Amino acid sequence: MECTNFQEYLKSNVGFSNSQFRELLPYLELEEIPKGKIIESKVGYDGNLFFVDKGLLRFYSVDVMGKERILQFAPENWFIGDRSNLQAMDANSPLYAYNIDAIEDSIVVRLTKDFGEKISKIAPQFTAINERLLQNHIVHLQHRINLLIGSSVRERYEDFVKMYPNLLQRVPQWMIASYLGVTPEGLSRVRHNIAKGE
Amino acid sequence: MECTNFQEYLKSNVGFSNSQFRELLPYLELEEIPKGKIIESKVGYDGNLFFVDKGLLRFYSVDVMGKERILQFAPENWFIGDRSNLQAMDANSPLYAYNIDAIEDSIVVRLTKDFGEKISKIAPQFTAINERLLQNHIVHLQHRINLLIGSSVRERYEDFVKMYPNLLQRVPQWMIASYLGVTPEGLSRVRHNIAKGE
DNA sequence: AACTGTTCTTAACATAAGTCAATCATTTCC
DNA sequence: GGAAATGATTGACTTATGTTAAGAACAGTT
Repeated sequence: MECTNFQEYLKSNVGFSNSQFRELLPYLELEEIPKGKIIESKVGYDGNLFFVDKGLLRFYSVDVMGKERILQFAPENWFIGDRSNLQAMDANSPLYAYNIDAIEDSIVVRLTKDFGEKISKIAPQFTAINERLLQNHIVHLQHRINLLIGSSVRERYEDFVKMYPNLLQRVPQWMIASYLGVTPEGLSRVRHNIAKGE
Repeated sequence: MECTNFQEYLKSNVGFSNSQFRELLPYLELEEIPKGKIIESKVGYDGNLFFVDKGLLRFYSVDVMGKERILQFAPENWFIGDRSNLQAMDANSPLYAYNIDAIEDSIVVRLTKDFGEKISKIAPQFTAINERLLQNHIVHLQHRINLLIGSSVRERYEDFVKMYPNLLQRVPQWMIASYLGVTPEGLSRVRHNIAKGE
């Protein structure tokens, strides 16, 4: 099992050389996630962050009624993870269980705390890049909130199509509906209107 | 004009001593923002991040129809800023202009790039703390998205009341409505139902 | 105190989206 | 290949929320 995409990512974004990557290799935990399988979070690792080397994952919550709400899709070269540390998950709010599972057969790199410390030593510029990554994520989430609080389902769907045309092919429609905050029937109707109305 | 809250914040969260803070002082830009005034973003500073030392600010977008959508409130000891760098604001998406203005007379600390570099030298642990801060922000935004895509206005309002009971007193209701993604009339109705239905 | 502009509430009505149920299409699995 | 599960569409009906408009409460100003 290889992680060519991760190596490529580090090369082009962090400026990793092949030898630097070889130095990092022992700290990498690769995991194969077959379609439908939930990634188990390991206790002791804070954060449980993953790099998707191949495939497609989703991050979602399940409420008390069993309804799923999809918070994020992660295709190749994306990071995904439940960032809520245990401290935040106090006894008062066991309202939502967050899960990550595979929409397609996937391969992920598990990024442990050890890994974070190691890579910062090998390539100190990683810290700054990581910060930029987090900032981008925040901008991205804000954009989504902006649409959710002020735009119609149709606008949100059209934004999704523009932003992730490739996911459109790979993600079942009912999951896109969940991501957009609409029922599958609702999204179907919106698509119908777009098709005939234009 | 002083920034006692910021000093206190650095002391308790970053472990700053008074002398360390004195070393940092020359790099701090304090600004007084009277109620209603928009913070001008300065070109050349990337990010325009602020620490709210006193008062209350809001971060919001304005769409083509002139409608405001409130993305964040920031009372004392919170950070607020437009993190979208110019690169992300490309010509294809001049859809939303983001603004920050003051809901109450406020005092903010403008955190420039210079400041970031300086503080990292004075207190290296700041980097890690900053990362945790960003992570928390992400968790927070995810929680909000979770509510927006799957909960009713009533549930969102009750969550807001639980999370920010103090803001309830300080923020006009129509702004809370905007934050929750509902019209002022809609929120008024929901509050009415809560009052009589319980 | 009267004036002006906000903010909040209330009501009647309109509409987008949810729910339920049936049908059809597609994939998966013996 | 057929059966069974899953996914998408469509229609009838319901409901939550938006829209418009009016008035009430309140704040700030002269």
